[in-house]
Amino acid sequence: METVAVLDFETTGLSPSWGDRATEIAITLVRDGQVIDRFQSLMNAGRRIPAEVTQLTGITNAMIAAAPPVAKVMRDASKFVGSMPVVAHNASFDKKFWEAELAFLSIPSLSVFACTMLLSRRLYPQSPNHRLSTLVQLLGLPNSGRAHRAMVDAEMAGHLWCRIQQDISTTYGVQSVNHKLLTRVQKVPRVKIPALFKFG
DNA sequence: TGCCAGGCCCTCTTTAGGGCCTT
Repeated sequence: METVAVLDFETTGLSPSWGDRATEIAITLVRDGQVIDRFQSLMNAGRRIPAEVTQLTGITNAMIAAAPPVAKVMRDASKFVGSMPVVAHNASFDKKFWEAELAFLSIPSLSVFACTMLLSRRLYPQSPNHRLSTLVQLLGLPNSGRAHRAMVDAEMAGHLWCRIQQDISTTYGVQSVNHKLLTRVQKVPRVKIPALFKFG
């Protein structure tokens, strides 16, 4: 069974192209439905956090001022992830910050990202929306702690990832639902998913 | 200080527009 790295960033805003930077990162390594290791750190990238973002995340400028420098945290995070496949909720968001922060350090990112939001839109169309917290509640997944902190969100995304694997396996009778397969599932229209399993 | 993205997906679509989702 493969190990995946479930990643979540808290940031100063929505886009590195506006100058936004990461403020916190959490990574869980998930294997066989279990968390086997964790990495979490606040980080100081020298960018002020807007008040509305602090209201959302609870991460303050004082917390960031006391945090280790972004370069050290991201180097450690990059080593922690290594060449493992990565999972995130709305992965396009975390992927662009992952790549932007590593680019500051001249570290190339070769990580392949799977997205629990794209998968959930296909698997759980009955959900009123596809926010991480809504899906966790809808599916009765474990939920401990305050949403919009990196480790809580990474753990919720990890539970969702495992549930998606289970549901695909049960629905389509597939033994090994791995990261590579799910990156294919997330790209095809919902109605074409059965054909993907029927014809490989 | 406040401003700002972008890919996906649906539909009253495809020569487009707008909501969702992430902080």
